[in-house]
Amino acid sequence: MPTDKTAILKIAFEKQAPLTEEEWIEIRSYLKERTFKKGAFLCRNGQVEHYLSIIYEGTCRGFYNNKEGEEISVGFMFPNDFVSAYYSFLTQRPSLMAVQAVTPVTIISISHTHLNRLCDKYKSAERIGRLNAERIYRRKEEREIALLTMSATERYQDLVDRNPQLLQEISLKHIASYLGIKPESLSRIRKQLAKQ
Amino acid sequence: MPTDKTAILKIAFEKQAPLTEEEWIEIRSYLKERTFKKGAFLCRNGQVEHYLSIIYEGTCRGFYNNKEGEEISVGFMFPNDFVSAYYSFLTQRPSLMAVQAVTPVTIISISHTHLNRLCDKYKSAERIGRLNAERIYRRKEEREIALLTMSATERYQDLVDRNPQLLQEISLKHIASYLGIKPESLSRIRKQLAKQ
DNA sequence: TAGAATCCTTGATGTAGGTTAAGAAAGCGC
DNA sequence: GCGCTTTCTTAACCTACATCAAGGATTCTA
Repeated sequence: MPTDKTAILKIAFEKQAPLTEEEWIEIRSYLKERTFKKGAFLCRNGQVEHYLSIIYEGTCRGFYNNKEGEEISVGFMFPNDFVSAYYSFLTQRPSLMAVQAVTPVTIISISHTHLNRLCDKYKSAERIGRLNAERIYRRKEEREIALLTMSATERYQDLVDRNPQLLQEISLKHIASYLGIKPESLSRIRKQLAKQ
Repeated sequence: MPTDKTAILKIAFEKQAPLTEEEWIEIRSYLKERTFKKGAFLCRNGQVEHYLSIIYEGTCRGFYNNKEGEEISVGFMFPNDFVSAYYSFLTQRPSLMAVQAVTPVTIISISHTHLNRLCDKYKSAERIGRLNAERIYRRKEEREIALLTMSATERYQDLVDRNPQLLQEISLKHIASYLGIKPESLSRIRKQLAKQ
């Protein structure tokens, strides 16, 4: 095997619980490398998300459509981040969220069926699943606080500070919707910040 | 035993994974009934949350303090709901969130130590923990969408529709902070809605 | 590389919700 | 029950962000 891309998943999993050699061999047998062109959908609105994946290379964006049909971004995912229409993955019901490749993307995926099989068989898989759910819950809670207590300007600065690669890869339009404002407003905010 | 209040926890857990008699007996041995007077704190800002609890009777409120020292409510919990400063409970670091009894409250609690012991011992406990984390994650995601796409008026109506008991028990001041607006604004919104 | 589409910016104006202030109503302690 | 505090409401004014409109910069795509 030339380069073993699955290693990033092993590393990510083992941050949460150690894996035996046996477990890892079984997990690895389920993993699938998938690639997407820029603009392609990992999961569309209305589809059931079958995979939990980790990004080997590229950038993804998750978004919802509001009643007016506008896209509301809710997250940007970079290499070594997990990516999935997680709500749909958990419930196995059609997804309200879409996930799109912002650049050409390579991911390592495991299917819901295989992951459930692992959870039934190994306690460590169950634990990884629990810790992972807890981790993304905490992130959502931080986001809730940010939306309730920070101004759009503060949220923008915070987002850029945490994700240096963001401005290179994500359009301002998508960043604006993530911040909960319109592109025109983000433009004005950036102008204000540049002055100082 | 007069009335077995722990039954509500068994019911809540078994919604997520069946428990053997052996498991339930061990779980029950760890459970603790706790009562709080109106206004008392289940967990204060700065304390580590040691318990995951279920409400037997009464109503609780979770809130943060923003930089200005104002209380920002992030959730209201009623009988049969789980209650915890969950982020702190998961991380065992000091909590940024406080949890307060809005009425006199009786809860059934299990400590972090005991719950971890159960998770080490029983796969079903690990599974309940995973499904529980996934459940509260989904709720936060719904809230994120509401904050990003709905007006304060819509969020208010939605909140009241989902929680009929809310207006009887929670002050408008706290509801306003949950909606992300000031009490004066909520007052205006309610006046508008009453007209129609 | 031209043409089309999309994205970004800027300006004028509109609006939801914030701020300040003050009085009315409700809850609470003695 | 009678003050005292907190909550709720209303009104006048203010601000952050939205909307609408248009021009310029990028980027697709043929």
